[in-house]
Amino acid sequence: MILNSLNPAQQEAVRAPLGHQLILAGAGSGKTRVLTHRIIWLIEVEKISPFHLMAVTFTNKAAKEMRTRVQTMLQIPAVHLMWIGTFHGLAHRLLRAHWQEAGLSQHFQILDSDDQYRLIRRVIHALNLDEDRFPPKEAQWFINAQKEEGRGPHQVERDYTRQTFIKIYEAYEAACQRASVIDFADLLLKSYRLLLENAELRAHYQARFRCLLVDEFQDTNTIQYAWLKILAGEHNALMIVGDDDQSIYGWRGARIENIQRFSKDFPDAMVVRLEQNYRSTETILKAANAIIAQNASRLGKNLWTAGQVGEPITVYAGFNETDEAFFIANRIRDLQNHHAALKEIAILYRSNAQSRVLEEALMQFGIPYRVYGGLRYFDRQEIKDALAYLRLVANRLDDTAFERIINTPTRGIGDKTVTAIRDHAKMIGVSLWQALETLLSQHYFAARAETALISFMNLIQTMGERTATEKLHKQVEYILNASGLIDHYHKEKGEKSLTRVENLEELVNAAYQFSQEGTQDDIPPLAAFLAYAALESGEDQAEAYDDCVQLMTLHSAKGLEFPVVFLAGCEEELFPHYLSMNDPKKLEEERRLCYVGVTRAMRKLFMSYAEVRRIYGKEAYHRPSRFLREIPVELTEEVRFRTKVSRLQPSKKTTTTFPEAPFRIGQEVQHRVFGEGTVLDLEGEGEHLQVQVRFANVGTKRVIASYLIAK
DNA sequence: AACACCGCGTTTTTT
DNA sequence: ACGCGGTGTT
Repeated sequence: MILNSLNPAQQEAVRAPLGHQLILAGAGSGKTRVLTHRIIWLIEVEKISPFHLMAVTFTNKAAKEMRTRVQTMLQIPAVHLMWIGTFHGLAHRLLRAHWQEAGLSQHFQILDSDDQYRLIRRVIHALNLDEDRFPPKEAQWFINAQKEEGRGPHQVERDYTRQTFIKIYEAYEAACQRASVIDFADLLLKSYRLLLENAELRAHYQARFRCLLVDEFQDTNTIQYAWLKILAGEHNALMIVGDDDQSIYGWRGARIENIQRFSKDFPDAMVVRLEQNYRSTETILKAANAIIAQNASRLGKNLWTAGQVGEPITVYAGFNETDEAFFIANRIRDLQNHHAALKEIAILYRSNAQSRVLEEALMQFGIPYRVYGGLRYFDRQEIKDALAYLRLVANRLDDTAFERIINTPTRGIGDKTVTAIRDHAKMIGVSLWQALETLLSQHYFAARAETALISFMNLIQTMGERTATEKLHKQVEYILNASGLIDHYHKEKGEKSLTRVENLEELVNAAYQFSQEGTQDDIPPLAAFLAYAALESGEDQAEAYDDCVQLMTLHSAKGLEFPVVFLAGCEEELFPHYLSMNDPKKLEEERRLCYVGVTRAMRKLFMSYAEVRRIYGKEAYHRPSRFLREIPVELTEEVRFRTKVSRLQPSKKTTTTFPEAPFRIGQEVQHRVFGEGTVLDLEGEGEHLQVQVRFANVGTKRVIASYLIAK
C-alpha cells in the first residue's frame, strides 16, 4: 500500500530492515518521497512510535515540508512526538532541556553571525590587538572552523601563526560564557559534548531515538556527523540520504568524505542508488550526466528517465551582459505569450552581482520578478535593534545586546562613557550591565552622563516589569514604543525610513503569529521567540508570492525545480569562478554547482554567456564556460547575436532567422532612456541587433535595436 | 551627532 | 562601479 507509488529502488529503501542505510539519491529522484515514506513505513509497518524517531535536515524549510508531508499521510495525532528539525534547531532543543548539565544559564541566547562578528571585534580590541593584523572576519572564520571540527581553544594545534587567533578564541569563549550567549556552531558542539560527557543523558537519548533519518547528508560537517553518530550509538538505525554530486558547500565546512566515512563506520550499511529521475527531460539529464562525468572523485551514479527527450538546450552567445539580459527577457516574454506562468521560470547565476543587469532588463520589459537571498527579515538593522531590547530585558548579561542599544536611539551616552563602562567591565571581569551598576553607585560619571545612564537603566528595568505578565506581542509592542525606536526611525530621512517603521510594526505581527503557532513546551515564550528569530529566516511569512520570475544564485536553487531555467553568465572566470579555477577540488565543486543548476530544469534549459562583461568597472573578455563544452553538441542549439564565428563547437541546428535591420547608419533615433541620438554602427541581426548610437545627452552607447524608435 | 570624504575589497549561505 | 566602514569636519 505504502509502496504502491514507488519504483523498485525507492521501495527497496523504504522497506529496508531496521539498520543502517546509505541512500544515494540523484537529483530529482524523489528522495523526499523516500524519506517521508520511510517514516510512514517505520510507524505503520515496523510499529515504531513517532516518539522514537528523529529526522534531521539543514534548512527550516525542508524540516517544515517533511513534517507537513508526514502529517498529511498519517492521520495519527502522535506525529508531534517525533523530532523533526534542523541540526541547529534540534541541538537547541537539547540544550534548552538540559541547560544545567550543559553548563549554560537558563536564559542563554543565540548569537547570529553578525552578533558574533561584533563580539569578536570587541574581544580583539579588548586584547589590545591591531585590527588590521588580526581582522575580525578572519578570527571569526578561524573560530567557526575550529568549532566545526569539534575543537575548543585548548584543542587547537598550537603554532606560531595561530597563537594569537587561539588567544582570541579563548577570550571570545570567555566573553560568551560571561554574557550567556552561544553561537551557531556552539549549538552543535555543546550539545555534542553534553552527550559525550554525560553518560546518563547519552543513554537516555540513545534509548529514545531508535531511528534517525538525515537529509542532504553530503552537506554535513565534522561536528554534525559526530553528533549523529553519538545519537545513533551502537544500536539505533541511521538512514542517510545524500548526493555526492550535489555537494556545493565544501567552502563552509561540509565534508563530502562523510559519506565514505559512513560506509567505513557502518560497514553493514545497505546502499541504495536512486537513479531514475522524474523531473527533467532526457536531453537535460544527458547534459547533466556529461558535465558531472568530468569529475574524478565520485561515488558514481547515472541519472535516467522514462520520459520525453524534450527540447534541445539553447545556448546563447551574448555580446555583452546587457545583450544577454535582453535575450533572456525576450524569451520570457515569448513564454509569457505562450501562457507560461512566470513563477515557473527561474534565472540562475553564480554570484549575486549578476542580478542587477537582469533585473534592469526585466524591469524594462515590465516582467515581474522576485530576487531571492536578500537580507533576512530578522537581520535588518531596525529589527536587530528591537530584538536587542528584548534580549537585554530577558538577560541583563547580554553584552552584545547592551552595546547595540545603549545609545540607539541616541540618548546622550557618548563613546567616552561607553568606553569607561567597557574598561571597567573588563577590569573586574563582569558584564557591561553590572559594570554600569557599580560605576553609577560610585558616582563615577558627570551629572549629564549619569542622568542619561540612569534613565537608560530605568527604561530596561521598567520594560522588564511592565512586560512580565503581558502576552508576547504586547511585550514587543510596548518595547518598540518605550524604546523610542519607532520615533527614531520615523524621523530618519530617506526612503528607508518608512519601510523600517513598517518592518518594526511587522515584528508585533511576527510575535503574535509565533505565539499562535504553539511554541515548544518548556521554554519561556520570550526566549523561544528570540531563538526563533535567530534560527529561522522569517521568510515563510512573506512567502505569499505572486506570479513572478524567480531570480537566485545557483546555491539557493538547490532543492528547487522549475519548468524553465535560464543559466546566465556561463563564462570562464565567472562560472567557474576565478577564485575556484586553479584548485582541482574547488573546480570540481564548481562543476557540481553547474550540475545542480542544470538539473533544476524540468522542460527547457537556456544557457547563456556574454563575450564582454563589465566587472568591477572594467571590461572583461571571457571565454565561454568549459561546462558548455562538456555538454555533447547534439543536445544543444546555438543562438548567436552576431555572425562572427563562435568559439563553441558548431552544432547541428543554428536558429538565426530574424527579419532585416530597420535602421541605417546616420539615422536619427529616439531611445526611451537615453533620449535622442544618431546611429553610428550596426551589429548583429534581427532580434539581437545592436546599434551604436551617439546620444545628444549621454554620449555614445551600444543599445538593443528594439529599444530604439526611428524618427 | 550628523554629514562628507576616502580607500578598500569584491563567490557562494544556513543556522 | 559601488557600497561599506572608518575617519575627519561642522
